[in-house]
Amino acid sequence: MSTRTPTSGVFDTKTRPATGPRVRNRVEVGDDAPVSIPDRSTANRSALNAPSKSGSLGRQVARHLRSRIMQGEVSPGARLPSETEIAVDYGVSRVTVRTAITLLESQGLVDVRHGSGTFVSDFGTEIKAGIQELRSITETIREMGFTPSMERHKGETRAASEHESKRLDLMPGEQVLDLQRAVYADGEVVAYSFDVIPTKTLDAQMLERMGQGSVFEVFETIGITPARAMAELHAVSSQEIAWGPQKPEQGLFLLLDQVHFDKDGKPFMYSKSYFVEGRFQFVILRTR
Amino acid sequence: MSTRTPTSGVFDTKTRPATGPRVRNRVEVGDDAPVSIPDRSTANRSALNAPSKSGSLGRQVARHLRSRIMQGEVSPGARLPSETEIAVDYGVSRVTVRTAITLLESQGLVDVRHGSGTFVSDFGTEIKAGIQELRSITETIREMGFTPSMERHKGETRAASEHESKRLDLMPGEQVLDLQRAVYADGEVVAYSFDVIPTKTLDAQMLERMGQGSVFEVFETIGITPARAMAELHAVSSQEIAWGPQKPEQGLFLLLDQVHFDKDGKPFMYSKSYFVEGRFQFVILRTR
DNA sequence: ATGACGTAAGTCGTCCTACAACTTTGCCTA
DNA sequence: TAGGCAAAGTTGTAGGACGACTTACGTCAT
Repeated sequence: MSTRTPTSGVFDTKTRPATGPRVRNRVEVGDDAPVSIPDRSTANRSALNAPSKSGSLGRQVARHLRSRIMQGEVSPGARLPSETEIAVDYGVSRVTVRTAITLLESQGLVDVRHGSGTFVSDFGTEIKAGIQELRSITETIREMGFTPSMERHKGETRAASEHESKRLDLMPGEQVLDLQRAVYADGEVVAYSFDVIPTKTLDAQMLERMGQGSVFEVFETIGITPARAMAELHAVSSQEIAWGPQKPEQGLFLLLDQVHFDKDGKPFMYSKSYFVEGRFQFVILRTR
Repeated sequence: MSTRTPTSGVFDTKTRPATGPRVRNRVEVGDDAPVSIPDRSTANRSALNAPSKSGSLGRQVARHLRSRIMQGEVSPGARLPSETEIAVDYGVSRVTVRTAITLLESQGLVDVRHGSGTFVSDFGTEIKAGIQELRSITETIREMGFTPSMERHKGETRAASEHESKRLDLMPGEQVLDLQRAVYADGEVVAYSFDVIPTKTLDAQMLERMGQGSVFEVFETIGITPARAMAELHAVSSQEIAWGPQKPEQGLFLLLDQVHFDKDGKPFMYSKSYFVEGRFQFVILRTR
């Protein structure tokens, strides 16, 4: 109950009750009086010109709202401005705002109540590391507040195995880059990553850069945008996976076995990520 | 490529190209001719009167479309009818259809392409057992084509532990039903389920029924509808979990540790489900 | 004073209409 | 034959309107 405070952050500029009518019998002076608010009616519209300019307008608005919520502009349980207000704020139609909010709702981030308003889900902000969102491991680590780093253990080109060819839709014997790396968060190993990438469309320079930073970033530069990943989850106990001085003793891992697809539905990477049990928290929000 | 056949099933009654203009110079006889199709313009509208009558209209349409897709009325890669056609078909506005389709898209089930149409995702139908959907284990097993069954190993009421009270938002020392069961698919054990349920709002008869079939079904009868679940994933290796003659030798499990909430955000069950590694496939569709 | 009730305002849900942006087909032209 | 162009179909966005639901608040009888 006490967490249901409706006001919070930049969203609620008017400090009024969560819902219900504005006070009518009161003189039009007070909260709603013109207090010379810096013209915020265009503030967020212009913010959309940021790098988030891809996809439909509805998606852009969704992304922007999402980041604002994640940054804590509205606390969990608090109400968002009405759809009409948001629409005016962003300079878009209410239809667009509704598609944006529908998206956020399907992600479990907000909670829409007919007649009452849209509220930030109580655990909406907790699921930053949710699996169902397609992000690179390093990116996720960074968002969790740690400093990611990687150590390349192996990086060579070889012929794809039968299993890999099937997953990546390759011709038999095609060349792939076999990348084996350890992933660290604040210097502590959290995962062992095994990536298999077809070399067909890549030059030597790309291959080199793959080994250093985020593989996803390199793909972005050549116009390949990850759109979907089909993943399987497994529990694995083995001593054959890890290496190095921080090799975990019990050899227990959570395996994320996945194929990545671009927006055209073409697979461009097959990866097995072994997360050291206990070092990386996987949270899933399940909805109906 | 060959799977991109645009026609399929009941959806495409007209057998026309995936998009583009109707043939204009051809005589109005042939595919589009009146072949006395049983008035299907109202068929699906009436279908919405089924038990799926909860939630907004958009959600109802989404549910119905979803089940049609799952049942294979449209093959993966095939195009759905246009939003206008669906709207007429169901007797709703195009706006409602759009919210429905937005939902399906966010679930990764369909793929909307501006100017071209809405297509069934290539793996949309594969993820029946996706984690992010909130379903009981038995229900999921049934949908996968197996026959589920359960064997109760333990079912007693006791005081909640500190950990459980915190998760379930209980007063210290409150009574809970401790349910330990083995879950079978076609007679083979696939999981060991540990459920903890506050007994405050339940009578003895309910408690008894909990032990038999699906716990969720019992909850439904008393008006508690599961709306969300917050889950953690872990890999576990232990000999202390399983029991019975089918106890798996290596003791390797995928643990789904979750708290279930009803639509008001109140927790009503805390459960740990240990899935025997290799017996139950978890598939996740990750999207941006 | 107090409780029940009605009312009004705010909010989301749905509908309608119209047009813009995009994609594909198929025809026309060079 | 190759290329481009136009048309039709499809999804995306806009604006206005009204229905359904929720909530605060004032009113009225007790």
